[in-house]
Amino acid sequence: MREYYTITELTREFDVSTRTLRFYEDEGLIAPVRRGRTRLFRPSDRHLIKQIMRGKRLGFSINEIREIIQMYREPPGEVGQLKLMIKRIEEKREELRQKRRDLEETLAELDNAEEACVERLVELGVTT
Amino acid sequence: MREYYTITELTREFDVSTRTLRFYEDEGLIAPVRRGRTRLFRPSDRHLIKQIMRGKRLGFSINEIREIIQMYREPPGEVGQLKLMIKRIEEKREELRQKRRDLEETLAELDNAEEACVERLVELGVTT
DNA sequence: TTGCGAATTGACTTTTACGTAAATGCCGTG
DNA sequence: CACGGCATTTACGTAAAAGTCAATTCGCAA
Repeated sequence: MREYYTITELTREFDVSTRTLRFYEDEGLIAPVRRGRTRLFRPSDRHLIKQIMRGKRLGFSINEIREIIQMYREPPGEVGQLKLMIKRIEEKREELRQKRRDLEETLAELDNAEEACVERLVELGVTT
Repeated sequence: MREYYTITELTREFDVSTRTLRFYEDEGLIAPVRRGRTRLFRPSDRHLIKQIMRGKRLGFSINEIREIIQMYREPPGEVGQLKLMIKRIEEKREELRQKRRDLEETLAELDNAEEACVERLVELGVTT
């Protein structure tokens, strides 16, 4: 496991701009260390970026992603906080399950659409 | 099946504003008929709105939703167009499968996070 | 030491997806 | 027919999430 990544290495790996990574830092999603003014990204930062990109693809806002990332961290020490966190996690999971239903339905409709296209091709006598 | 829905009926059903439905009309996603200046939404419009909301929950932009909705429509008559459409549909399905992977991974991480919280509660001697 | 590319900062701009406000239209009811 | 209540149009506003640009500044190779 590499110790540090430069900002441009990560922009290439995740296909984002440096501006975007700095924006995420401003937003408190990542906190790379510095050598002088230069940012050094550790594997943990890289993993965070991976999670951010996943959240983005799923349509979560920066704030929602921030919340989700906090859920991945060490559980809090106080009982009330713990119970609250468990509740939040369960809510987020329900949201994700809804997204999954949406996803399956959309995939099913696209299946039908493709089928209809293929049938139409057959009608037109095109050999696939 | 009802013949027409009013705009407010649909805003309540889908929990969106009238502004939003008019915006979707401006964007060409729906095309309710008119009685005078008043919009009348048919079941087909209602179904479209359902599809739009699904797309939104999955994080698609208006333009992407427009594309997806076009895929649900009658297949085109010309062979080249048909083949192109099939290609587009396959691309969109691949995108959805990526989202599904993202979703499963996120759900798995949330499972872990919840587990950690529950364990922590047990350590603290809290009887769930 | 100088030069050069890569990195940083800060300010301004853009796009998307609506929100909000003002002025006005339509219509059923008392 | 006046009124209340929903609808509409037009126009401007805004928050989120970056993009873009200009002005440095660093680090290191020559």
